[in-house]
Amino acid sequence: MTEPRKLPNNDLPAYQPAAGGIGARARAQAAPAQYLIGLNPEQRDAVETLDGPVLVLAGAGTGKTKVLTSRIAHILSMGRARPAEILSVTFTNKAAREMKHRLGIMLGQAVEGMPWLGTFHSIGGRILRINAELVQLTSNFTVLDVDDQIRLLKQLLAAENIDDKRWPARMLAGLIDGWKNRGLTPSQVPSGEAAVFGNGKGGKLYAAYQDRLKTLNAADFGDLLLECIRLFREHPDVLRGYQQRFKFILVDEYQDTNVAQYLWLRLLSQTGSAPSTSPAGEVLPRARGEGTEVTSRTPRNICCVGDDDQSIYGWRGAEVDNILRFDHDFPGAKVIRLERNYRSTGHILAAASHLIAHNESRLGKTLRTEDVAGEKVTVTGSWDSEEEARAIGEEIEQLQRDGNKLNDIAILLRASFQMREFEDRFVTLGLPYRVIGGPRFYERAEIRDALAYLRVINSPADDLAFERIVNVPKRGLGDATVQMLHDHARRRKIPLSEAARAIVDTDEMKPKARGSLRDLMLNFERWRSRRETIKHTELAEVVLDESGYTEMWQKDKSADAAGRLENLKELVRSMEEFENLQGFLEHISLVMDREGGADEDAVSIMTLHSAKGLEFDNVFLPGWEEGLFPHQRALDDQGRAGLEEERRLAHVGITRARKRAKLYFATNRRIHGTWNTTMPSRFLDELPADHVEITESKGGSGWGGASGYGPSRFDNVESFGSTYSTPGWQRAQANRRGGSNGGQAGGGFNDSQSPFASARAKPMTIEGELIAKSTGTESAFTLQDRVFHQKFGYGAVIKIDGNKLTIAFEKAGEKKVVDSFVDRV
DNA sequence: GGAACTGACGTTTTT
DNA sequence: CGTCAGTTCC
Repeated sequence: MTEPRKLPNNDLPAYQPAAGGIGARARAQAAPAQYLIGLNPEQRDAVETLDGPVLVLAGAGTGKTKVLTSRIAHILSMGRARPAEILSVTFTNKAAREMKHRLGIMLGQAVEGMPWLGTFHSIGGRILRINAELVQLTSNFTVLDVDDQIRLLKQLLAAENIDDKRWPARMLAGLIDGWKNRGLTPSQVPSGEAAVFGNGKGGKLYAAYQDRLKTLNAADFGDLLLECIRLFREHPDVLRGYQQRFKFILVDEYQDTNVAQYLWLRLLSQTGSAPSTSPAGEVLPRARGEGTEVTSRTPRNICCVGDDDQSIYGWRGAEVDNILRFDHDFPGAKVIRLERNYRSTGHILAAASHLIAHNESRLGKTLRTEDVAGEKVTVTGSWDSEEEARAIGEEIEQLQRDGNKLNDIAILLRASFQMREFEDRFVTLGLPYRVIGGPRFYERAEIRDALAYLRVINSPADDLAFERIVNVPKRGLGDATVQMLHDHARRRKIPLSEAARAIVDTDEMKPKARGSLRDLMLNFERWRSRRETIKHTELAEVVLDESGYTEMWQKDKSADAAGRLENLKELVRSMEEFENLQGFLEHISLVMDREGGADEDAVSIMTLHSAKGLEFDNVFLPGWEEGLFPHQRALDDQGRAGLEEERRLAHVGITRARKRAKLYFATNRRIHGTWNTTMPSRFLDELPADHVEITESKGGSGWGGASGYGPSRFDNVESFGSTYSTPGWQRAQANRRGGSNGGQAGGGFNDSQSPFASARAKPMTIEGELIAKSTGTESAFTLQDRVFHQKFGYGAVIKIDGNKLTIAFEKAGEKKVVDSFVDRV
């Protein structure tokens, strides 16, 4: 590690920006620009050190975002780069928005010209769209959400005859996600790991999944980075273009980057010749691999900002190591520590610091504040979670009476199931609240249905979308029909909608189903053609109307139907801000989170994870119990590392508070509907007594008098190892058993022979080409061939029109069928 | 082909 | 306790 800058450990030699900043101005060599005024020396150093790699270790509340935005302002005003030459990545959409907002204030209007400010995923997606053809996609590719992903995997499992019960699709999804987070393509997954799923078929399924994605012209979240990396590695010229474009790279929340993100950044931040990828077969160096090849090249002007004490996404593949190892990856890196906290009062900061000091693997920072000591952190015990909610409700009402805004109050939870209790309570109290990060707007069924229609219009190869709406609203196209489409589509290797178009012209289906399928396909054609002539919002309305989708909900008498119609309107409204359908669809899956009723004064309820980066005057932290916080599963799966991450999460929670941090634990909590007795969290024991006040629950009617439970309880919790028998929370660990796998069971899908899977036939690229292929291919039949059909029996081919055959059947008479449904005999 | 019922199973955090 | 998948019945 680079030697930390020597700083007096006590208070700063007060850099006083106040008093008009005149003094500061005089001290600087040149008149400092507006954006430099008000920065402390370390912050200013971080802003002004433009050349070479910089790591800013920014503790909670030390002005991280301020540094990032000021740095961008500085780069621009020094004329070192144009807005489009700065790559600035954040972790969440919220953070990206915040930066745009603050930049806007700092610079005036000019922010719109920062095209490369966004999340890892949105920028990765953007790069992929530009270069889609190089990774076997087209620029209108679909980004699949988790739901689509699972459905697709289920289909693959079924095709391999793998029991979905024993090997759940979501488990495979988790594995694949993990591999992608680590930057591993199917051929790079260690065979031992690939074998743990489905009796050794895990790797094969991953490869098949990637193949299917290409056919569907789709990418999942992981692909937005992984495919980008592949693009860079396979096309050095493209990479070089981006390397030259991005004169400056800024990274927010660097402690939460995973291996894929790290590789992505590393590729972009190198100068010099093409990356030293050895040709085919090379395995990406693992993040902590020895002798990384970076050292030989000059790193660019990259500035990463992060806080190892706030790394809370390890479960999702984040590597704290990335930040711990920064100066090894980027030789000559300058490390700047921001340790002055501008957010919290003394007691709060002391409590948080003391707690996090229990972690062993950290770089170590000492946060200081010049703020008043303020109120002590409180710890309150309750009998059960209901009383906990009651107590918090009352305290909030009290705060409100004292003149606090509800907007300045937040409840931060470990797990989202804790929300219900508070919602229930607040509803009865009539206390306005707002749930942040709950179920997303676009995850609602009606929204996804509507989107599916638009997706099919935009990308006809999107089978998942097609399947979703082919019978919504009900139009008599049930499982049998879908199965038939699938059969045909697979045999011809064409999308479902294409198969549908072909089958409609034949006698394969019953007249009724055939009619409605034909109508549907005609509708799609019409919508697609109108796309050029009418506005995309109007198109959406037309589609919802003509498809009968709106009508379906209008007829629905259930209570939430009205809300769903409202949501659909909202969806159309939200399309306004996008230029066209394509632009809208690109963003919907990545950016759209519901910002419910923004301006109202309301208490915020959210998980600790989604609270990162936010701050509130008053923060309530319920549920500090063993098993919940720290979460049992983090302990079971990750051991000490898991515990430390939980502790960081606790640290994040406390440091969200400006004036008041209030912790709670309940002795009894309902988990699945059954009550469990719990022990207070060990984290409570780790708080410094001097800064904490232990109170009793004032939670209403007669509870918590001169009690036996509550405060004294958590004083003598034995720490590590002695947790009780740990009931519940049992792990579903299915992969223990599994007999001999009888060799490679050959399946319908192609396994990739070459390590770099693209040796197989390139999938069709654009719609036109695709259609041409399916209809232009010579039929495998010739006139007079004797054939057999499942439904119509034996017959002879009497006419051939592409893949459509007219056959004289012995029993059924003359019929039109698609060739894939008959076998030559 | 579709609706309604039943049983089983699993529930941390998110781009 | 909730969703989901599978079954049964129309």
